[in-house]
Amino acid sequence: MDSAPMRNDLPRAAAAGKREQTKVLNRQLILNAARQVFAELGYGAATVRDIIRATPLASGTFYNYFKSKEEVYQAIRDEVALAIRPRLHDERMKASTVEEFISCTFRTFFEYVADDRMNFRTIRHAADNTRVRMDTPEVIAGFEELREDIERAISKNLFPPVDPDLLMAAIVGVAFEVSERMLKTSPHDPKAAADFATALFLGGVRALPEMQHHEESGESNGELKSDAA
Amino acid sequence: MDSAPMRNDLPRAAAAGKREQTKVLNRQLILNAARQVFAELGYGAATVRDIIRATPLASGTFYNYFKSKEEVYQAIRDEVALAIRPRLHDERMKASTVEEFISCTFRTFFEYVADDRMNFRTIRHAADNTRVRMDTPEVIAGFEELREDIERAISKNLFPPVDPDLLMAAIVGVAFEVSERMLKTSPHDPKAAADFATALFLGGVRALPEMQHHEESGESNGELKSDAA
Amino acid sequence: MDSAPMRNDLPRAAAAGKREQTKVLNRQLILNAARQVFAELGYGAATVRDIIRATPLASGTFYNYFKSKEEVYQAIRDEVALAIRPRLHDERMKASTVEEFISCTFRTFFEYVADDRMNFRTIRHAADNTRVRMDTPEVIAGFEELREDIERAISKNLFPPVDPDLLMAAIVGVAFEVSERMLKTSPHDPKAAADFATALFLGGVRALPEMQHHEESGESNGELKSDAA
Amino acid sequence: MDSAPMRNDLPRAAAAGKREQTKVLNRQLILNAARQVFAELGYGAATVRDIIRATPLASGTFYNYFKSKEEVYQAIRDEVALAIRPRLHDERMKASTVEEFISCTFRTFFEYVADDRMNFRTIRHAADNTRVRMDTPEVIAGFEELREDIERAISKNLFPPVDPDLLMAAIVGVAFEVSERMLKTSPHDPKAAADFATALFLGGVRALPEMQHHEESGESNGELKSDAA
DNA sequence: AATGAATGAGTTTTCATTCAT
DNA sequence: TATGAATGAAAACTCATTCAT
Repeated sequence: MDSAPMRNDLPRAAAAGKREQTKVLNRQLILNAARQVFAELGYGAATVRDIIRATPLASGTFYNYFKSKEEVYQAIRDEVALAIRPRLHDERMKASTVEEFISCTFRTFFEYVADDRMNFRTIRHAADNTRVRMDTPEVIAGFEELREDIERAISKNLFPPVDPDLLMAAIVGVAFEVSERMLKTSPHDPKAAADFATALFLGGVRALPEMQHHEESGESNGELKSDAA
Repeated sequence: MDSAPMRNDLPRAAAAGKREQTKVLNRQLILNAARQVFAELGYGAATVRDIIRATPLASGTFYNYFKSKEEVYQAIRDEVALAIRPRLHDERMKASTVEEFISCTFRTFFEYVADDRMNFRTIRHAADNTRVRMDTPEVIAGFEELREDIERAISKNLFPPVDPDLLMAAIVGVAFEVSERMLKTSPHDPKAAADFATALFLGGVRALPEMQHHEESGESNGELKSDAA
Repeated sequence: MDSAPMRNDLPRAAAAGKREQTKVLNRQLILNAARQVFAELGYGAATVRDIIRATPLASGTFYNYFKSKEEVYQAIRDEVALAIRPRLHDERMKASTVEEFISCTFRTFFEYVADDRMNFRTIRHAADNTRVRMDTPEVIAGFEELREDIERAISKNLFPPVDPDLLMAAIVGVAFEVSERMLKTSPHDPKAAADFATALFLGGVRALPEMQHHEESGESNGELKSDAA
Repeated sequence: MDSAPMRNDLPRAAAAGKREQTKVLNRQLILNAARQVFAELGYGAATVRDIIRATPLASGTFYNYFKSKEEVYQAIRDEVALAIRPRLHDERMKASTVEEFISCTFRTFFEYVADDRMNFRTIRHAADNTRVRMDTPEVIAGFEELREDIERAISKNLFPPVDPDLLMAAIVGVAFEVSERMLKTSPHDPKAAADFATALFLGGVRALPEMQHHEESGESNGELKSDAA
């Protein structure tokens, strides 16, 4: 009140005003809560109430930020895709051999997943352990980008003229499925995962690295909560 | 119950009591409706009401057959798993080389999927094109079985001593992801899919078969409904 | 902040303190917005939010001027009644014949309505074309005043000893209903309306003026908005 | 229960089954509650909750019968309009003089209103005594019908060639406004009201019947509630 | 068994009002 | 004094489940 009307247009610079800050904070509070809740209950079963409850905010506040569960979800997936897709694409464009193409794809992906587990964690139904993977439009766009990169690589004779669609599918399938295994080991070992997947794609099962001992982490549904908190 | 699913368009052969017949019929009506609804809305978002609505039956009737959405879901799962898991396991037990192990796994899987698309079709949210894959407990049990089979194969020196968990994950990832691509081509070509996946796992990308031209079928979300009906 | 919303089109005339001016302006902004909103949604369905939205002001600002929807409404009412009631009363007090009493009542009323359409415009629900007429306490007080004037006229033998309540009702009914017809013709013709109503009250249907051609104006619900803006 | 499965398709006849009966009853419970609530709070301010509360039914039950407040309201107004419009039209078609046309219109209308007060009772805001009249599409259709009947009467030389729109407006205005006065007297006297209005329209104020003594009923807002109950 | 309306707890959403900036 | 985000009470609506027929 004593700070007067405050002409905040100019001197603002990096200050951002407390209001601004709170808004950003609250938005993140909601997004994080939503990530947790989706992971715990699955997207379909999650309710806006569940998200609000996982937040210190009031119910009405949710609607100041998002119109619906769908909209929160959009926001989450956009964050993820925007972060990882350019990285993957750049790496692949630099590849001059099959080895590089394959290895950088897997390495970059697994490292991202290991860093940002929350966003990739496969959703599981607490009740029945049903596993749900949602590939949002942005993620699917990432698949398309991979396919295009494969086509480009084929035209540069980096790859033999294989079906780019099937190869993309195989890479995606392995990436997601192996990611999940990786997230179950402790500590997460993106390098081992990448080496495994890369070796498989370059030489088949007979070229795979010999068994690495890994411990099953004790992670269970119960722990998801604390993870995300 | 012993009179089986019974396509009831045909003359009632062995004449199970009409009562009996209706019971079986209604059960199947509900299960089919549930499959559709789960596919369209996802398991979490689907409601018992949705399932009933997709049925000519009254709401109360649902509860004569199943206690809840969960129970219908269990029933669906069991049908699928009971059908495919033993086949996969048997085939793999007969394998005496890596080649056989890998190829029979993919071939059997893709053939089943091509036959029984409804149950494997990846769920898509009509609204936002979100892709959802649900791995039910039974399906996950199938994954475990695969891992055990891999371990057995390793101990028989069929495989080198790789990480069975990661190999299982890779096989599963490729199987599901490639299945989906396969379901988009018309006619479905399980052999091509199996050949691709098998070659990849045996020799890596450089061993992959050369490009097969395939046509995108016109399949879209819109058709899911009629598919399943 | 002190540079204000300020309708700065015209030179600021008499230079009331800028502060002062803004206050009056904002008050009018709110009142006008409220008139619109009440007209569009009806009083009961209108919300303070609706009013604020129809304003360039912030929600909190509303409460600097009015405590509630009720209070704005009172203010609107008062404006209207303060404008028209004294005029009607004065005219009628000057009447020395039935003819004068009736004709001045209708003429004054229709002229006011034609001038200040916004406040008399019958409310219509855009959605369902429902017509809503609100007679506010002030308006009803105007009715009472009319009845008293009728009683006074009867006691002065201007009128035969009719039921003043029923006569008042008839005058009011015709005044409002014919007003509305008048507002639908373009240009508004308060004289024709007054002549019609006066003739009816003085001689019945057989004394009515012969048909006047009138054009339906293109006015529709859609235009209410722009009218009031 | 002892009546067994009861093949109710045939022997049903006039029986209608208890279920049927309950449905009709509940529908009426809701409609009556809605009439009360609209009368007490005004249409806009009334909520579905208010209607449900005025009913012995559960909240969900409301939605088995009507989708929204709007829909209940539609049902109410349809009931009214369907009841009164044909009667008015028939009477007017039989009229062979101005006198008959006017008198039957008013008489029929006032009698109906006196009989079915609930549906015509002008809505008042408990809080601020605001009067609200809603002319629904059906009611407006009744206005149009009157205008057409007037046009027909003019072409039959029953009426002089007056503006049918204005005459309709005047009749409607007087009918509604006088109705309301009538409802305030006790006992309701539709004949007096009709005589008054008819005399006014046939001969103007100088032809009006001499004052009838009438008592103001003690009706106040507070009593509306019990009235409608 | 089948039916389908009733139930009421739970979810979604809106809104008046407050209050820190 | 203006702003507009936060609040939480209340309204709107949905749904699994029961139960009379």
